[in-house]
Amino acid sequence: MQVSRTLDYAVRSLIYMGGSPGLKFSMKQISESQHIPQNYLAKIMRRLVNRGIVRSKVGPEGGYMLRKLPADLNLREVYEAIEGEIRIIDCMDDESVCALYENCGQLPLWDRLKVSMVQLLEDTTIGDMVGESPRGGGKEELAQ
Amino acid sequence: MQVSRTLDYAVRSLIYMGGSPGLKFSMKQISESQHIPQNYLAKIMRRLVNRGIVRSKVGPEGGYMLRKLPADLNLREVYEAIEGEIRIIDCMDDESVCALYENCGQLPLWDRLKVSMVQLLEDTTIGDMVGESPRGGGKEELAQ
DNA sequence: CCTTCGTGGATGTATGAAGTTCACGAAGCG
DNA sequence: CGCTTCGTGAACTTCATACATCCACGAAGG
Repeated sequence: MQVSRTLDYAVRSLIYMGGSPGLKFSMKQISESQHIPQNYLAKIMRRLVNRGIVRSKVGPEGGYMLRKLPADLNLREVYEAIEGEIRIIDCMDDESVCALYENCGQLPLWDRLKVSMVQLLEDTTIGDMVGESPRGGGKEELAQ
Repeated sequence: MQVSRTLDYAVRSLIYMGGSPGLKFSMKQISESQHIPQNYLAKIMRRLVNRGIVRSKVGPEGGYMLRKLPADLNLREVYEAIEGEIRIIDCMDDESVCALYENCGQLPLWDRLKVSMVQLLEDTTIGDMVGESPRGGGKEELAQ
C-alpha cells in the first residue's frame, strides 16, 4: 500500500515545472534539480507526454512544458498516467480473478477506500503543491 | 498502491471466523474454505496471534478463535498486524530518506491520503463485513 | 551536416511478496 | 505411556516487477 517511487518522481517533476508555468525545462534540468536518474526520468516523461500532460520538444533547446496551468492539473491524472487505472486490489472490477468474488465481504471496503482516494487525488492540483512544505504552511522559515 | 494478497488472506480468514463468533477453526478449515495455501496461512495467523487478534490452541482439536467480537475488531488493527504501520510513501515520518524532504510539496497530500485511509479502516469492522457481498446482496444497493 | 536532446526498445538488477519445507513441541486419546 | 494431531518458528526457494541503465535513432536548430 505504497506510492511508487516512479509516481513520486513524476509528481516532483511536475511540481518543479509548475513553479514556473509556461517555461520549458530540459531533462537534465529536471533530473539534476530533483535528483532523478536522467534515463529513468525519460521513461516517466514519455508517459506524461503520451497522456497529454506535458508537451515535448526534441533537438537543441528541447525539453518539456506543462500543457495546462498547474492549478488545472490534478493528481488523479498524474497518478493514472503513471500507474494506470486506480485499483486497490486485483479482483476489483475483475471477477475472473477470485473464486470468492460473488460473496466477498471485503470488496465494499476496498471500494470505499478507492473512492475516497480518487476524490482526494482529484481535488488536489499541482498548483496546490507548488511551494508547499511539510512543516506547515509554505512561507515561514524552514528549519534546515 | 495495492493491498497485498497477504492482507486479503488475513481479512478473508477473519471474516470467515467472524461469521461464527466464539467458534474455533482449524487451519485446514480456514485454508480450504478460503482457498489459502495452508503453510502460508500459518505465517499469517502467527501475526494475528502475536498481535492479540486471535487466540491459538495447539494439539488435537487445535485451531484459532477470535479474541474479540467481530464488531469490535477494526480493519486498522488487522492492516497493521499484517503490514506494519500504515505508510503511504517511504519518506513519511522519516526525513533521512530524501534529500528534498525539507521543501517537499507532496507530503501534505500523502499525509491527507493516509489520514483518510486510516479513518476508513478504523471505522470498518470485521463485523461490518460479515455477510456483505459486492452485489448489494447482503444489504442495500451500493450507490455509484 | 554537426550537434543537441528527446524517443523507443532491449536489457540488467535487486528487492520483497508469495509460497514451501521441516524439525519441534504442546496437547488430547487410548 | 506412546501415538497422533496440529500449530510454531525459522530457513529456504521462486518469481514478479520496480527501478534503473544503455544505446541506436531521428527530429530540429545553427
